[in-house]
Amino acid sequence: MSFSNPLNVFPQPGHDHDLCASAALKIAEDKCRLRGLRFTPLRRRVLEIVWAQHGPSGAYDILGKLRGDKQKAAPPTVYRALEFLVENGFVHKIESLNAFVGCGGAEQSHNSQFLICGKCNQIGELDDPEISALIEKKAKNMGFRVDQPTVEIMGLCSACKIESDA
Amino acid sequence: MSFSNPLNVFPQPGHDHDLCASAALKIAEDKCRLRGLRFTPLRRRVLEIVWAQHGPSGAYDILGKLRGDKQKAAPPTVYRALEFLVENGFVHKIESLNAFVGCGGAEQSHNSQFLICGKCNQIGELDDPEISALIEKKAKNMGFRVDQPTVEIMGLCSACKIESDA
DNA sequence: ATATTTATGTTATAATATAACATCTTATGA
DNA sequence: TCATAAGATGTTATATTATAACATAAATAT
Repeated sequence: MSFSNPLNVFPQPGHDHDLCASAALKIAEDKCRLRGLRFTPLRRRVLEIVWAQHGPSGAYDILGKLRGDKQKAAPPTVYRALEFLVENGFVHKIESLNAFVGCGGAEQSHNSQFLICGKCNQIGELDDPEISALIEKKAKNMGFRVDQPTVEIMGLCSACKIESDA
Repeated sequence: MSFSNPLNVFPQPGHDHDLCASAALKIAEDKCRLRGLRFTPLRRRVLEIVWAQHGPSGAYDILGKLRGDKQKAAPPTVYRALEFLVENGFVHKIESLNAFVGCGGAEQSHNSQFLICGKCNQIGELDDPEISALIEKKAKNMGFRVDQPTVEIMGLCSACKIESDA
């Protein structure tokens, strides 16, 4: 159940982030085994880097970190790993930021709406089926068949709102 | 009223496109005069180029066309004109395509959801307040204040669906 | 008329992403 | 088990998208 997963909501300040990351890694590992996909050290490492924060990681940030490991790396190294991770639902691309974020639910296919806080730079996932359904319905009214809705909501998260009022 | 504006829906094959473009130009001109903004020849020309199609225009496509006019142009020329046009609601940026499209309603601020046909490459605008309201509500439930929702829906438009069934 | 603001020109470069081909590793079947 | 094929990664080069910084020109305001 995805709602029982704490990764699926807006990350709260002071939450145990190591838990988010290790849970996401474990999920990816299990799903890859289950699906016969190769969760190579490189792919694992890129996922780890992405999960080092709840914010967006640019491909070249990730590249920098890989090089910090003294791994050899060039842009295609990163983009190919990201391609694998996105295809398999472990990472999402945030189109409006040209950046990547770990997928909280790590489901192959689900309704993803992203809440992007412009202040703390963290990203939460709504994963709300009602929004998806409404979009689907309205598009259908126009005779349009939805393949993939992208919903990215810029704004201010709860913690940052409180902080900016103080 | 925006619904009375034919530009606001998915462009139908065979519609009078010159009308879309000239209407959009006229609206922009009027609004600029009204608001005391300078609708310079460059800005007008960029808007014209964007409105030459209902599909996305990349900044460098636009640049190419400006140069075709034998106008002097470099990337900042285009990006600055686009910045003006986007700020004032005459053009939208499609984040998932890194490209730009004319705004059908040309309202300063409205609810924009884009329908992007992956086959004919055309883009329609839903401009549906119910979608906006639902997103707003769901975000609010998470304590999140929405500043700017981005909704870009990839899929297949009605005309292309029919064609692909045939 | 002059000062100020706004817009555009110009050069350079940053940031994001992919093509194409070489090499290495892992899985598979003979 | 070895050959082969498929898949993953390395490597070089380059394409695409976007902005910084400063110079000049045009419009507006004083």
